[in-house]
Amino acid sequence: MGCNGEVLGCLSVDCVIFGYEDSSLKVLVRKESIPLDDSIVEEWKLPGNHVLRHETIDDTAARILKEQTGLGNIFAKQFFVFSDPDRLRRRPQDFEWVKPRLQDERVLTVGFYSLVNLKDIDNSMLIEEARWMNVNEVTELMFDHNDIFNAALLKLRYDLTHEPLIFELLPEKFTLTQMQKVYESIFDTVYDKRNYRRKINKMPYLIPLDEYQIGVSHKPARLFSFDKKIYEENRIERFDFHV
Amino acid sequence: MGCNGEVLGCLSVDCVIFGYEDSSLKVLVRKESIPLDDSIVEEWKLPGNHVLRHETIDDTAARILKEQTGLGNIFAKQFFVFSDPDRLRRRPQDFEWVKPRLQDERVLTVGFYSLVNLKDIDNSMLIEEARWMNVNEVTELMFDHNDIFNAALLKLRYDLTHEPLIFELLPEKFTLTQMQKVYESIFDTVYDKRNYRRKINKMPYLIPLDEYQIGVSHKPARLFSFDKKIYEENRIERFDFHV
DNA sequence: ACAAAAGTGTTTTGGGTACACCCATGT
DNA sequence: ACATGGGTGTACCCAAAACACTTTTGT
Repeated sequence: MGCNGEVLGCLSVDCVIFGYEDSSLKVLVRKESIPLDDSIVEEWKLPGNHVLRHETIDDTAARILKEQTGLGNIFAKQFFVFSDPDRLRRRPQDFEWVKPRLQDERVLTVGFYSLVNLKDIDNSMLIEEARWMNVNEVTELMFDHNDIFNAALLKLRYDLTHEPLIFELLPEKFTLTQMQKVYESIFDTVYDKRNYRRKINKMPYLIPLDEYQIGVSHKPARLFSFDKKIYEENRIERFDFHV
Repeated sequence: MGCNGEVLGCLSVDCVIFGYEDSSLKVLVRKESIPLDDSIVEEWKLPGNHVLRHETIDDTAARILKEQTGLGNIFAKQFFVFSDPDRLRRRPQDFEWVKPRLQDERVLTVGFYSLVNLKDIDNSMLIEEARWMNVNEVTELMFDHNDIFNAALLKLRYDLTHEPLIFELLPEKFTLTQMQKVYESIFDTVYDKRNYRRKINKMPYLIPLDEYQIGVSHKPARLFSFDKKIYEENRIERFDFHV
């Protein structure tokens, strides 16, 4: 316990785990039972944990992801440090609940966001208390977790427009329509199919495969894969902040 | 001392303070005298400090900036958490020097970068040990500070292409040529004057003033200012990660 | 008068956008 | 045969890029 224990008492990692399935983006939250007055209420929070003395924060995030989803090797990226000294005290009952679990009453947290394709994951590996909430229907969360979630969603949208993160939400092999639908649902918009395809067909790192969908009751679509190496080689930065 | 003191022993902020002047980008480093064997060597590091119990990390960064440059109200932005458990032990002599100053041997640090226009600042306010180093001539720094500096420079270039941070490096009122030269020196390139001006003249938040340079031995240039409010109102995000 | 930087227009090329029909498959 | 999504081309407009001369000031 204390500063020289195995756990760093003043630093945690909270994970905003985004999952995509059936044209909608979801976020993993978990339930806690909180005593309030004489009853017990169920509250939701983001999965998180303290940083251990001998690990990097990426290790911490990987540990949380493994615990919550059973999956290793998931994309995760730190995006912001939340350091409001009163972040655990937004509501008194939250702080009362968490206080006995803390080594230090001041805890800063590093926000990570993480991307998984829900078709890939076996939901039986999810822990009991976890639930996928639609990002448009996120309820009140404990502490400052609504701030963390909102910042993660903004950052995800920002990053998706500048980096090829979308492939973390798609299966290994995907159709162009599947890809288009991910953008459309996350940005809440629609794109013209022909223009969309013309644009992405210019991306040399999108590899058309000699494989097609099977078992669909319409013309089967060609499958594509993403070649990260080709992307890295062709990457350029451009001077263009917006008019 | 320890976990419940006024200082959070396991968390610090390090600042990469960029300064611009005379077409070159500089970074503020400070000197420490380190005993090595029987002599004393001078080593350079980034300015940094621990986070206090009752402040946000932005407060910490502002405190460091005030100490080092004498200036308040400087732009500063967190960009990454450096969490390698051995980050202070890259060289044994660095760790020996810093160890007596630490409350905890494990220190994670939040990297901030900061932007100042060197024409604005009174260098007499700089502390004795500080020096502006040209970003192309940064020498070996203590700990993982070269990693922090390199990450900051990459992030600065990235952010400059997507956000109007350039105005933090310019005086309140500036000419279009001054603005162009900041880009050219940071990105190490040149732009065509007419195309550059056509492009930025389309930015509604760049306000032409009825003021001109004085005392220059050539046609005096018109001065412009940046209107942040107009920028915020016109901001859009675009779907365009690169081909 | 000269030196120094300010300021300005045209042409060509490529990308963005709007828009409608035929194709391959399962039932 | 029909329902379902897959897949394709053209015309217009605007943005990017290449490129050279005149203007205004101080000395």
